[in-house]
Amino acid sequence: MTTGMDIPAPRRTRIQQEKRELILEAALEVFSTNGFRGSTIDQIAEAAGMSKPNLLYYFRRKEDIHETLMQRLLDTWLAPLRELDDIGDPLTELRSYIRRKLEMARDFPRESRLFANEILQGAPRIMPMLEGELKTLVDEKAAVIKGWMRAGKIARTDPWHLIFSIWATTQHYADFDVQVRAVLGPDRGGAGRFEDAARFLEQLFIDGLKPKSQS
Amino acid sequence: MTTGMDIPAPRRTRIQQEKRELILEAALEVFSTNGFRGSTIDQIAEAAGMSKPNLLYYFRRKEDIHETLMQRLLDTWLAPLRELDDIGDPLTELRSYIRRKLEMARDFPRESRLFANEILQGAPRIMPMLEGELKTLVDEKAAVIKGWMRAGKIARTDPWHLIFSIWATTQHYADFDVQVRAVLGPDRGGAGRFEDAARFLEQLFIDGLKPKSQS
DNA sequence: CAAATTTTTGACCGATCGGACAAACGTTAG
DNA sequence: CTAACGTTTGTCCGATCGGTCAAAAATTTG
Repeated sequence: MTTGMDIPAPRRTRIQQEKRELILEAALEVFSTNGFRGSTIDQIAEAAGMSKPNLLYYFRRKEDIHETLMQRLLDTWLAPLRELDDIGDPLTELRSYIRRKLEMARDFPRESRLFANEILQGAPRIMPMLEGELKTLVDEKAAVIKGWMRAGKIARTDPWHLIFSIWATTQHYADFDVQVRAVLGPDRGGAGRFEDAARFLEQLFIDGLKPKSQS
Repeated sequence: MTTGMDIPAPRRTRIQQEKRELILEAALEVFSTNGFRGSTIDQIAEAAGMSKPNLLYYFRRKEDIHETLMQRLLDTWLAPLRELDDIGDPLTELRSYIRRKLEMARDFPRESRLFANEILQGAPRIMPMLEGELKTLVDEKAAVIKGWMRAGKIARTDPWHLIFSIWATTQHYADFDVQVRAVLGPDRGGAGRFEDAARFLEQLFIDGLKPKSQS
């Protein structure tokens, strides 16, 4: 596999920027609902309102679109975890991290599903990033959380699995959205379901993490 | 879309039973890692060790295989939730439900990913089941949980989102397995990761659900 | 044994896949 | 104007897709 970029480093005209953005937007829609193998260039081209050869003028190969989409995604996707730092109250830090992750599931469900699709299929295209950048970041934050536990600020538990559980519960509302809405029904599954989820998750995590001496 | 079954009701020979089972086993492997659209009949046939026309002799269409797989899955998949009943201690009931779901994620990860793939792609083939059978079951169990809350046996919270969070956290270890193992690394990500997860989830949920008077 | 039936396969079909290519089109600079 | 350059598209390619079909092979039945 080559690096496979197209119109080199300096994106020439403003038209190219706009068209590339248009394609990436369309590709996000298609890839996130069909996966990489299940998506076709024709689908993306049609969603972007252009012919297939025209699309291939901006992105030489199908993989290049997916790769560009992934690189952008990962930066913004891990931003909330990066913001988790040692200053401030631990419980407040965790609570706002959960809230930010849930807001991302609400506001960027397609990005969440794109990521979920990639992981589900064995992460063939981002495995090095998982073992490298992601693991490093999580280990670093796990150490921070462990410090909070040693200081008695939060209950002692496994920091890695704590992070997993936050990811799982929040992303669930993006990845399994159709199931959530189907089960909640038209009334409870409306726009307010994210507020309900936020309230529930706060109670679940905070009460579970609060040191026993404080409760 | 027709009902599209093949060799009618009475499965004749034992060979047919065996071959159908062989195909379903192979299809589970392929569908769960590539999704429906991303999987091909050739892939399934090769995984089952037979030619494509031979496979199509037992299942007329690609969709028939997927449909059969789904019907089987859903029965066993919801079994743990069905077992959640009003007899016994509420906290113990919930704890064993979480444990059973986590065991299913450990022992049947392909089934979990098959289901996740279907939901991720908008559940086009099982939407009626979600709005019907699944919603009915969840509403029923939510009522049971609500009863426990009224009786002061567990903390008051949203029963539907509680069920969602159990699904999300347990299935995460099947659906996002490659990410979990990549982040935990070769040491912590070994065979013991499910025991670690079980310990963590028990602490998270039980301590969070325990009535404050008891803690 | 032979006849009937079930199982398996090679060859093939039209549709669609990712992608290539040259020609046409639009725009801008001189 | 014309030449140069960036953009768009119709057409085509080999590979693969889901699925068909007739015939061969294996098995069961009498």
